[in-house]
Amino acid sequence: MARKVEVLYLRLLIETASPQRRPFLFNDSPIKRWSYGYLCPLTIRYPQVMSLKRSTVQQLLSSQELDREVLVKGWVRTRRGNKYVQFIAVNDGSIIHNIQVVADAEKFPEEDLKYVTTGSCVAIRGKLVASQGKGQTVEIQAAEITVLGKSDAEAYPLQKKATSLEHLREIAHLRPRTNTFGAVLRVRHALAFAIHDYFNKNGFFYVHTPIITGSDAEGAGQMFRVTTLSPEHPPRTADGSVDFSEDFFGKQTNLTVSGQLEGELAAMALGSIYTFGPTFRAENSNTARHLAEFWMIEPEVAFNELEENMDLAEDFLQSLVKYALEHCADDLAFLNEQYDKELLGRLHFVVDNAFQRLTYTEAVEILKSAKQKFEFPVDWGTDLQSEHERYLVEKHFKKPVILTNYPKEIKAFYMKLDDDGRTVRAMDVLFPGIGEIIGGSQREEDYTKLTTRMAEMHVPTDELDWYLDTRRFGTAPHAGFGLGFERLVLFVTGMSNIRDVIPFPRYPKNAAF
RNA sequence: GCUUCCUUAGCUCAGCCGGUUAGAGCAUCUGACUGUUAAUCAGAGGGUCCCUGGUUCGAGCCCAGGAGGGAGCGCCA
Repeated sequence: MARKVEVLYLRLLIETASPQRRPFLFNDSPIKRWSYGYLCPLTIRYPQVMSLKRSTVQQLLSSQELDREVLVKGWVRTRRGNKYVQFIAVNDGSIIHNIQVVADAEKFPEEDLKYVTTGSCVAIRGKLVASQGKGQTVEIQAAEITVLGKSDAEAYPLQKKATSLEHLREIAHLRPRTNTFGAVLRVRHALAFAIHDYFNKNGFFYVHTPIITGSDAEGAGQMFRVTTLSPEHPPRTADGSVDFSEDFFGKQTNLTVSGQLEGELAAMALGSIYTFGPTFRAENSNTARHLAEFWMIEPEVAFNELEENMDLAEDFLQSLVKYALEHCADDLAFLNEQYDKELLGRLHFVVDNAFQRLTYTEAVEILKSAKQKFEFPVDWGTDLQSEHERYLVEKHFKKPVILTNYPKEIKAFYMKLDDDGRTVRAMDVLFPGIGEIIGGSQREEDYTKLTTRMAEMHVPTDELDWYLDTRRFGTAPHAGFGLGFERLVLFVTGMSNIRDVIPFPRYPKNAAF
């Protein structure tokens, strides 16, 4: 009852106040503490605002239609001016640029404008006009300014000036409001969309492989356990070990480290498939290139052999970079200017030049005869170190490299054995600054050879009998690869830490937000 | 997990060889300015020098332990 009376009183106040005064009465009222259910009917009191459809900043900045009434809503980046004229830069995330709102300060007294501060959220109705000042072509002459959400300028953590990426990581809930993260997140979206677009246009089917897996034989690293058992008092078997038959799935389960094995099953029926989903690795990796939770794209194609797998990887990567260059020009220009002056040049180079293909054995020869001294020696049979990969990509070839035919000992059990019996049909795509962006292979389709490799590498065959069935019934050559999505975003944005290209990074000792 | 560097105002960072009351720019507040572009100009307020202990007449600075963060390496995508 008391609330109802208060609402009626406020309506009366608002309706009898001058038009400029209304929004501020509204914002100062105790009603702001109440639910949106109460806020909505009150905002209907502004018929001009409601009858006007909101335009995005992106739409307004590219508009040719001037001298018309528009409504824009967004967050204030800066406000400046004097007692006669005020300039408010508003950003709504639709584009990296702000729209400049010009307010006649005599119409909007300082007392009313004081809540229009950096970080506050505003709705502005006004006329879209050609700008009188330099720096922008259009601007809005404000007729009405409504503060939708105040922001205490003293407490707001984002400043007009540069804030370090490390500090932004600690306030990851607010960093999308910065130019940098706005740009990164828009590029990230564009790349995700481009991936689906590429596969769809090329006859691939999107397959959803499970996030929770019952097999711990995927062979791609430490896994996170999924359980509903009590951590303090789990049920025990007679010999004292934890009784997982009592667990939710009746067995031990984990978060997936790869969708590949299930992807292969689908490829052996649908022909060309891809997965694009979250992947989890419980490795204690503390680097700028690793996350505990990341997104991976894994295409798998029946009848493809190693050569065709490489063709697909190269065309795929070039198409994605090209898409970003075409669709994210403003964001990439900003990142190029702000962080990495060679970014755009590098992206164009990747699109325009064929990747260098060579075997592991050839790479070892090049590294052995290299004049540069390495911290770790190069030896046939050992895996290449980061410094070796970087030498090949950045110094020797100066272009993306695809390394193939690695020694079988350093690669996974499912990779197809070469005729010499020493190497497998693996391929790693190495990118400048990133290292391994893609890892893949032609798969071993021969049942006997596959089970022999599994025995040698102590991979339990009974747990993977479903996987082996593809080799038992109508087996076929097939190949695929995994692309780390964040590593792609890292490359395209020119950021240097993978924690800065995912909204809420997960890494050892950190699961905030 | 290993190596190494860092932690000083809300933010970015100075702070000499261990020596008086710890500084600057931005932000905030007050004032000035009729078209600004990270506006500008003048003034004011703002500090657990990451924490704990030690050395010293005296510690932001030296030593030990801890916490948080960065970079490099390993594992990988």
